[in-house]
Formats: sequence, C-alpha cells, structure tokens
Amino acid sequence: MLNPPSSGSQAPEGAPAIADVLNGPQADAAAHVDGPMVVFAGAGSGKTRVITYRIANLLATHRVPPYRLLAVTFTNKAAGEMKRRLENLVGPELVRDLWVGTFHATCARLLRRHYEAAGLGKNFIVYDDDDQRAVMTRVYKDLRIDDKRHPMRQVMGRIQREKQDGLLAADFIPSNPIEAVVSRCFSAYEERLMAANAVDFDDLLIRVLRIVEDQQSSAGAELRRKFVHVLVDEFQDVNRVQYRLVRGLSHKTHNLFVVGDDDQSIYRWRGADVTIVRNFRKDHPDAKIVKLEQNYRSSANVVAAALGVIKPAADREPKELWTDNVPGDHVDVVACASERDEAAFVAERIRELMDAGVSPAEIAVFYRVHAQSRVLEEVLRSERIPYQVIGGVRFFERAEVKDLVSYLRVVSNPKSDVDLVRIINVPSRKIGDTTVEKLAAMASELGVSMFEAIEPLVRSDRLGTPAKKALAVFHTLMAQFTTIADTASPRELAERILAETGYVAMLEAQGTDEAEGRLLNLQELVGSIEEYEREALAAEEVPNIAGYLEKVALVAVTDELKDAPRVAMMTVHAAKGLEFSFVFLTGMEEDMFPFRSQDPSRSGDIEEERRLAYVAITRARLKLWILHAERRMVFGGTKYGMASRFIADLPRDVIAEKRTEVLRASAGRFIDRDGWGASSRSEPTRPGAAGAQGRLAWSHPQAGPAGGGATRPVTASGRSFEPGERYVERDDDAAPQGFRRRMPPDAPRPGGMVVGAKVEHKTFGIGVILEVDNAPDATATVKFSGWSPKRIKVRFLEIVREIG
DNA sequence: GAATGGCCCGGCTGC
DNA sequence: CGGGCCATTC
Repeated sequence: MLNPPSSGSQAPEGAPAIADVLNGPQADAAAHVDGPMVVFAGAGSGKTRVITYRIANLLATHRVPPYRLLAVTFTNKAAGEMKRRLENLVGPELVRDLWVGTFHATCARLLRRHYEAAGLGKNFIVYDDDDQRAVMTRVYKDLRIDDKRHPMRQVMGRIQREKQDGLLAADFIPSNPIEAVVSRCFSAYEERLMAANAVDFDDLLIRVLRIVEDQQSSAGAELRRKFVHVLVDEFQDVNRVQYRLVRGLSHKTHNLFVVGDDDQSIYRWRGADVTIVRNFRKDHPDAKIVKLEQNYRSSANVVAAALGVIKPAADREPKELWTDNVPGDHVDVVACASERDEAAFVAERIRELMDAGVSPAEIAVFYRVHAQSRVLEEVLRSERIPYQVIGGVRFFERAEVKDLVSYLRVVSNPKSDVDLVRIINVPSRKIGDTTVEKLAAMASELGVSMFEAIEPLVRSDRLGTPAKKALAVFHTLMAQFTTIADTASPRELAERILAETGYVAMLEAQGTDEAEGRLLNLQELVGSIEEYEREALAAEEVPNIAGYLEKVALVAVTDELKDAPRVAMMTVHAAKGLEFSFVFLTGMEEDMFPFRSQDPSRSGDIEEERRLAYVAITRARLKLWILHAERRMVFGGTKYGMASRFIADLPRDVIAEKRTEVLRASAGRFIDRDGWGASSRSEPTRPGAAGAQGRLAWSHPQAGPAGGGATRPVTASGRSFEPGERYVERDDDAAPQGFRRRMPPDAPRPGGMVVGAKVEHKTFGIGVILEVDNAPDATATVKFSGWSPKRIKVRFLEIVREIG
C-alpha cells in the first residue's frame, strides 16, 4: 500500500495503491522489499512503472530515507523522468534527496565526496573520448610509438577492455611484445590523467569500486553501508565493474533489485556482459525472481514480429512475451530501390501521418549506423518535415563548444594539459606548434603541468621574444579568468571568455554561415550553463564550473531528445528504452543490419544484432515499417544488398510486403500486374522464394533516379487516415529567435536572389536557391551539387542565371 | 606561423 | 564519401 508520509503533505491526495495500478507480477515486483531480486521484464511490460512504484513504496510505506536509496538508470533522461513520476507519487520533498542517476553520474557524485580516497584533487574533470585520444597522442609522441605498427585504436581498445574488468595499469601483466607496448601506453596514459587531475569514464567507476571494495578505508566502510536499497534498471547491459559496484554498495542489506531483459542486451562491445543477469540467481540463491511477460505497449502484430525475430536466439532466459492488445495493422516490409527511394517513402508516410493529425513527436526513424541519417535528413528537410537527429555529431563534440568547455576546464583545473593545448592558440595568438612542443618539454622536465611551465619557459632562453610575449599575454589572460571565476557565476565567466579571448570576434570576422552556426552553438552553450545555474540553485547548491563541467561530460545521446513536435531520428542503440507510435526501421539489409564490419578481426556478433533488431521492433506501439533497399551508397561505392535475414524471421501472417513505385518501375514492369497507378496495397514479393534463409536475391538493380516511392495511405491500428488538409510545417531549425534579423515580408529582395535562381559560391560552386529571406543582409538556403542544402548570406553568392 | 590543397585511409554502435 | 593529416606556399 502506498500511504502518504505522516510528516509533510507531499503525497497527492489518493495516491493509488500498488495493487490498483500494477498488475499481478508487476505488483509483486514493486511490493516485495527484502533481499536480492531480479525482474526479467519483457519489452513493453511496464518495468519503469514497477521501479517507480517500488521506490514510491519504499519511501512512503517503508519509510526508507530517500538519501539511502540509490536507483541507477541507463540515461540521464530516464533518471529525470523517473524523478518526475516520483514527484507526482510522493512529492518533491522526498524525491530531492534520492540518488537517481546513471552509473557514471552516480560515481562522479560519490567521487566528489571521496576524491581524496581516490587520490584525486577536488576539481577533477572527466575526459571524454576525444580527450582520451588527445592524451594518448601525447603518450605516443613521448614514447615514440609508431601508430602504424601499433594502431592507437587497438591499443586504446585493449586498455579499455582491461578497465572494464576493473584493472588498472599496475594490474596489467604483458605476455608478449605487443602487450608490452600496451602496458607502457597504459601506464603513461594513467600517469598523464593523474597529473591532469582527470579521470576517464571507466576510471569514474573503477575509482569508486576500489574505494567500495577497500576493507581498510573508512570511505569504503561508509559507502558500503550508505544505501539501504539499490535498484538497477537495464541490468542486462551492466559490465563486470558496474555489477561489482552495485553489489558492494548493497553489501550491508543485500537489497539489490535489478530489472532487465536479456533479449535486449545490446552493448556487449562496450563491455556489457549479458551473463550477469542470466546468472544472477546463481550469485544470489536467495533471490526472488519475477517475470513480466505481458506487453502493454505494442499492437499484437508488432509483438508477433518481435517474437519471430528473437525466437531463434540462443541462450535466452526462458520467457514468453504475450499481449492482450488488438492485432493492429500489418507490419509493412517495404522493398526500396535505393536509400533515396527509402527516404522518400519514409517522408511520404510521415507526411500522410502528419496530415492525418499525428504529431511528429510520435514518429521515429531508426537506422543501424549514423551514416544512414544523411540522406534521410536531406529528404525530410526538403519535404519540410520537422525532425531532430539524436546523436551523430553531438553538440558537445563540436569544435567551438569543446573550445569554450576547454577554457572553462583550464580555469577550473589548470593542470589539464589537453585542454590547454586545445585553446592555447584559439583564436590565433601566435603560439605555434614549436612553442607548444617546447612548453610540453619544459613541463615534463620540471614535472609540472604545461600551464605551470609557462612562466619558467618565458624566463628561460629557449624562446624568441615574440613567442615569449605571446605566451605571457596568454598567461595573463588566463590568470584574469581565474580571478573572475572566484566571484562571477559560470555564465558570466563563459561570456567574458568568449568576449575577451576574441573568440566571438574571430567568428564574426569570418562571416560565413558556418561561423554563424558556431556562434549559435556558443549561445546555446551559454544557455545551457544558465540552465545549470538555475537547476543548481533549485537544488540549493552553489553553481560552480566544476559542477557544470561534470554535467557536460556525462550527457548521453538520448538525453538530447527533446519533447518537441519533431520526428526523431536515431540509431537503434539510442532507441533503447524509448517508444513511439510509428516507427520506421530502415536499412534492413544483410551486412547493414546485421552489420558486418570490413575488419574481420572485429567480426560482428550475430546474436547481438538479433537482439538489436528485437529492440528496434519493440519500440513501436501502433505501426511499424521495415525497409530495405536494393542498392545503397556505402562509402562512395554502390552496394547491392539482400534483405536482412531478420526479415525472413518475421511471421508471414503479420507482415505485408510492399515495393515502392520506383522499384516497381525499374525492376518489374510485368510484376506490376495491377498496372501503373493502380496502387495495389501490397505487392507480394515472397523473399522466401530464394534459398532456405528466405532471402530475396536481387536481380535488376538499374532503377531510375530517386523520386517518391508511393503506396497507398497506411492505416494504423484500425484507424484509417482520411486525406487531411495539407499544411506545411516549418523546420525552424536550431536558430533561436533574435539571431535571425527578419524583415517585414514586403521588404525588397536583393537583386536576383530568388528561389530557383542559379548562384555561385567560391567554396561550394554552383547551386540553386531553395529559400531566401528578406532581410537586407539576407540568408539563402542553397543546394550545391554534392552538398546538403546550406544556409549562406546572399552577399557571398553571385548570380549565375536569373529566373526570367 | 597560418592557410590551403591534395592525398590517404578508415569504414558501427557510445558512457 | 568524408575526415584527418601532411606538405607546400604565402
């Protein structure tokens, strides 16, 4: 039962009892409180609900103090959502002190308290992949290691694998010459990170784990008894370090509650070990086991399709997913001519859905790899369908964003050499590579950071006067920022850095649309700092740079998903844990999905690909399209692909096979018995005809130019969509208001710069104007051959041919 | 020391 | 195809 707590009146009136809200096994999982417990939660079986209610139950009924309760989620977004739901159940007071977060965020937070036990300085920073690579590049230089003989990718991969097992450099015993090199890099890398007062993602976990498992340290004892209950979501994707960690943290009470679905384990390449969840009961003989097997999310046809794909998987925890939901519409399996045809088909269906009143936020497009997003983006953009791409070139990986972040990091933690090197000459201040190398040499001679080495180097006789001067100027500048940081808010500091380093001026001087985009990104970054300040104040904390930087380092791709009315485009990996009413699963071809790496040493794991397909399918609530293309441009060349083996695993009776018109026009004049324009709803193509695997062997891949594939308007889940009034939804892009100086619509257009005009740009060549605004310093969207449409100031364009 | 162009090589998933 | 690195040139 869920009773409001006696003190305070946080719980809303009539908070429902668990039994009223959750169904049988869900209620079991939420209400049973003592000892270890594993919940095998099938896709769409309501596990988030179970965890939320369980926490609410622990807080409200069992009076567990919120600060003694740890819930680990897979993304920050999931953590935020869980908190929001809990606030509605038990009130914000209790939720504020809960520990809810990802493994990395939780460890970072714990490490902030116990940094000394980990041998770190107070303002340690978290290095991301880029930073790690930068450090390793230095290590390679120092140790004179040949990247050709020992590719950095491999060496770093090896180090990472060691760390995912909880091992650090000192634990690594090389057993051959190659491993000896790895070992040297490992040690040097670790030393550099320690010297920079930095940790990488794996360190965050390992450092905390080492404290937790240290029987001698008082910090360890504190952590081992800190939490009364530990809950872990998406447990199928934990690695061994994470498992040891939650075991250690729940050591005192053994109240370890984990929820997962071994069928959805898709991060093995990142160290996840699905056997951990499968063996949970062996490790914990007293564990209670609950299985949630009823799917509440998807139409019966979608569930059947998902089961068809996952059934052949080896080594599953036995379970039977089922549903009470209506069959709904068929799963459409659509054969396309090319990736453009595929994108056009997707765009058309989305258009129809939107015309029928479906919010774009209810629609998602999935792909196996980011590279597939480009064509989809181009087509959606030209169709004016609002979309957002999750992941890909991520916001915090953009050069200008990283630059500002690096400035902040150097101010917060001057020991961070990779950040110093990044910004020491951006904007250009005449400090070249040679000077930087001398600085690095000086630093290692003196055994100090590069920042600390600036003064001695300036006083030495190793530099010419101009270089000395430039360095001194830089040093003074940074010292100023450090002073400012003592009193100013993070946002003020960021703004002053942008202004006083000349960074903004540099971009403004460039005047290109690219530079303008960068300015917008910086604005957005400043905005995110502001947001952080608000959040910190709301949580009664003092906002500081270190706090902001930590947040920045730990954002997950899925955290970027905004609740905006836009179609979401993402990889299947990023889709985990999400759900959408309408889902397009693109690129279902052999070698694409299942993905096959060119590099045979990284041979893919078919089992994991299968689970990945299962995850993708189970995201759909009402309607699913599975698309595959005959030919696809891959890294410059055209690849002819067969339909994925997973398509052959779909039960025949739940799918409808279709082909786009482009494909029919190219390959099957006589296949199309209905004649052109007859618009048959489904065109059976029986992939089963070819071979035991039932794959369609493609025959005539000489389709015409890309265009709109078309089949009939779809019906979803019994609903039929009447052709609605067409409307155009503006893709208002990322540009916040105020940055685009819009003029009244009747303002004069710059001469000849109208839609359709042919123009020339000195970098992009000849292009056609797709769109132009009316400002005096107008911006046009131009399609240049070989480029996606670009926004460019018309003053950089020259008219080649006017529209008559 | 900076800017530009050409060449080569990699080629997924991401905290 | 595209990014990153290197060499050449100003």
